[in-house]
Order: sequence, then C-alpha cells, then structure tokens
Amino acid sequence: MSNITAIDTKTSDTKTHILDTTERLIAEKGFTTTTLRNIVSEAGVNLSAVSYHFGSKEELYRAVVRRIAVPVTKRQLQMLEQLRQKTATPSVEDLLTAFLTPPLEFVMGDEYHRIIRAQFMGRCRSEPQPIQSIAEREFSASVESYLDALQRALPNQSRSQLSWKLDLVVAALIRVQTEASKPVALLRSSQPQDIQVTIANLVKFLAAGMQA
Amino acid sequence: MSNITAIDTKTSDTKTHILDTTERLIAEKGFTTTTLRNIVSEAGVNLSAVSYHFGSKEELYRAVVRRIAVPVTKRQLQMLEQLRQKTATPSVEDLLTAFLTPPLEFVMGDEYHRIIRAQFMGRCRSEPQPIQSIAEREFSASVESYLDALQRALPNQSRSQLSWKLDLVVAALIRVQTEASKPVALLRSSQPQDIQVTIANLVKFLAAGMQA
DNA sequence: ATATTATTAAAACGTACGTTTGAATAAATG
DNA sequence: CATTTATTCAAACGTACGTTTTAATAATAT
Repeated sequence: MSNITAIDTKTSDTKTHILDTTERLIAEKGFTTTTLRNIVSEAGVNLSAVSYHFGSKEELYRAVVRRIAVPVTKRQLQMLEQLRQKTATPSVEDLLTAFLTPPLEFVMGDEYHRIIRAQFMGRCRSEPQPIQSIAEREFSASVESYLDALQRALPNQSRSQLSWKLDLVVAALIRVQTEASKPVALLRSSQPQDIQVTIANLVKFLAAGMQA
Repeated sequence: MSNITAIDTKTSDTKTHILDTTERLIAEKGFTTTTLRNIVSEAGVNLSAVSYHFGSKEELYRAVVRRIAVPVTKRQLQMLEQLRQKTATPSVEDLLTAFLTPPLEFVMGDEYHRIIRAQFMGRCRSEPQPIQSIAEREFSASVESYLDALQRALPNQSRSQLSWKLDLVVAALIRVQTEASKPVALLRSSQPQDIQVTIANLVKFLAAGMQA
C-alpha cells in the first residue's frame, strides 16, 4: 500500500481504538464514572494519546458524540426529504418512522457495536449538565424540520403541544436505547428484523399519542 | 419546649439539612458529580456528619431515594385500591392517572421543593449502574400491581407488550420530571393546576399509546 | 455533680483523577 | 542520509475525592 494510506491507517488506529473504547465504556458507566485511565487501559494505548489526539476528556467525548450524531441526523433529514417528494403532507406514522429509523438502525458497525451505540446514545442524553447539552446540540439538527412536518400533518394541534409530544418521542427513543439488550426490553437484539419490529411497535404507540 | 423535642429537633436538623441539600445537588448535577464536600458546605454542617449519620455516600443517597419512593409508591397503591373499590376493571385512563399522580404531585414540600424533587426523581433513574438500580428497586413496588390491572383493562394484549408499554410510561414520567421547569417543558411549574394539566396531557398521550 | 453517651469538629489518610512534561521512537520530508 | 515532524511513552504534576481518626463539645442519664 502507498505511504499515505499507511499513515492514515496507523494514525486513525490509535484514534479509532480510543473512540471505540470510550463509546463502549461511557455506554456502560457514563461520562464521569469512565476515567481516561480506564479507556487507555482497555484500548491498549498510552494515557497521553488522549490529550495528543483529542485535547481533553470533554473534547474526546464530543468526538464520540459527533461520530454518531452527524450521520444519524443527516440520514433523518434525508428520509424526511424522501417522504416530502412522495407526498406534500406525509402521515404521522411515516414521519415517526423516518425519525426513529436512523438512530435505531445504524448502517455501520456489527451486531455488538450497534447495541453499544444505542446504549451510548441513550446514556449521553441522560448525563448531567454541562455534558448533556453537548449531545443535545449535536442531535438537535433534525428536530425543527420534523416539528414543521408534524405541524402540517396535525394542523389542529398547537406548536407547543407538538413540541412536548415530540419530546416524549425522543424520551421513548432514549429509553429503548438505554434499556437495549435487557431481558424485558423492547429492543433486545440488533438483528435487522428485531429492529424493524421495534420501530413498528414504537411508531404504533407514539403515533397514537401524537394524534390523541 | 421539652427536652425530648429539643433532642429530636436538633438531631434531625443536621440529618434533614444533609438530606435536603443532597436531593437538590444530585437533582442538578447527578450522583457522581455531587461531592460530599459540596453537600456539607451548602448544608452548613461538618464533613464527618455524613459518615456519622448515614455511613457512606451511597447510603446517604439511598436515604434520599427512600424518603421519596416510600410515600410515592404507597400512594400509588392506595389510589389503585380506591379505583378497584369503585369498579372491578378500571379504565386505562384512570389507571394511568392513578399511577402518574403521586410522583408528579408531592403532597409534601413547597413549590420550590416540588420541582427539585421531580428533577431528582428523573435524575436518579438515569444514573449509571449500580446507582440506578437503587432507585429502580425502591420505586418498583407498585409496578407489578399496575401491570396486573392494565392486563385486565387490555386483555387482548400480551403481558410482554404491556410490560414495555408501561416502561414507556415510566420513561415519559422520567422525562417530564427531568425537564421540569425548562422553558418548553411539559411541566413548567408545580402550581397544583399546572400539575393537573400536565397529568391530563400525559394520560391522554399515553393512554392512546397503550391501547394502540 | 458526675459519668456516660451522642454529636460536632479539624485534620489527615490513602487513592485516583485529568492534565502536563520531556525524553524516546517512528515516520515523513528534503 | 540527514533532519524535521508526528507519535508514543513513562513519570510526575497538583488537585480533589470518600473515608477515617482523634479530640472537643453538647446533651442525657445516673
């Protein structure tokens, strides 16, 4: 392989190991409880690698969040646009499905990684401030657009009503992600068919609430 | 006043100050981020008072949780029993109202305290393990009974279905509590009338989902 | 009043944290 | 090949944590 490729592979190896391990440990234990020494120990890298590649613990955390939030919100907006091209005012069910599918169905990563990611996403939105606001901001890109679309689908409800209802949708999403893989959880595995069933169940529950 | 009263008042003064301050700080910052030195500093007591009266940080935390969870779950079961005496199979709406009212409508405490408590309850159920399971256990006393009652109200749905649906109810409750007093939150104040409106809105949303 | 117990107080304990430093090594560039 | 840059490494930095200790004080009981 070429030199340039070699460089990039080597460089991202350490960075990627750190990102992956951080994601997994914070998914399990949360931001504060997870220490940099935990991370570098399990990632098999030196402690200084964190400050060298990311600057600080908080910036490392932000990098993990962004690695997920950027493609997820992008995909949410893509799917919303696809719905709009089919029909001017998509149904509540279609909108909720388009909103919930990207965060629950990561294209990247294997079975194991997907559950980790789901738990991390749930966890990072339950952190105390000011950590929570980091994830909040990164994931908020798609919310306003969906709120607009929901307003068109449910013109009889006030904006503030739709606002807290969509907030309950997010809460349900977070719960499902946090509890993922627990014995009685709604999302037990990340087999594609299980995820589809989970989304369908969630949409049915939440669409009824939205319209109520 | 008598000696005995003086003793009790004095004794519980320190303990109560610690409990109150712990509740408030953990509501704001979470368990790990809140230090014992934060607590005793704001409570105006000596650091050793914590180990003397409670033993450890975790046992102090458990005491705060229990002070809320015991009366709340007790009231939840009371209200369920009252419903049962009126009719054999109460409606989903009535059941959800009875389930949500006690945690959202603390009889004790003033306006300020009520918001703190709501946020604490939301926060303590979003903690990483093993802290989360402390609150989980203390609040779980009423869940099985409500699950039984919901099963009778919705005989066509499977037990596991009702189980994750009730879990989404709890998730919504936690979200409403955590976000309490935020600008766009569903629960903005703890004025009795606001709480009643909040409960009515929540029940309408969630009952539709339960029946879907 | 005296003895006993309960509570408060100040200080130190050992440990672990996030971050920084400066040298050693690897890689890229000229 | 020489040299500059990028990365890794071991060690230490200062700080803050939960907990323990030992003594002083307040409250109760004898």
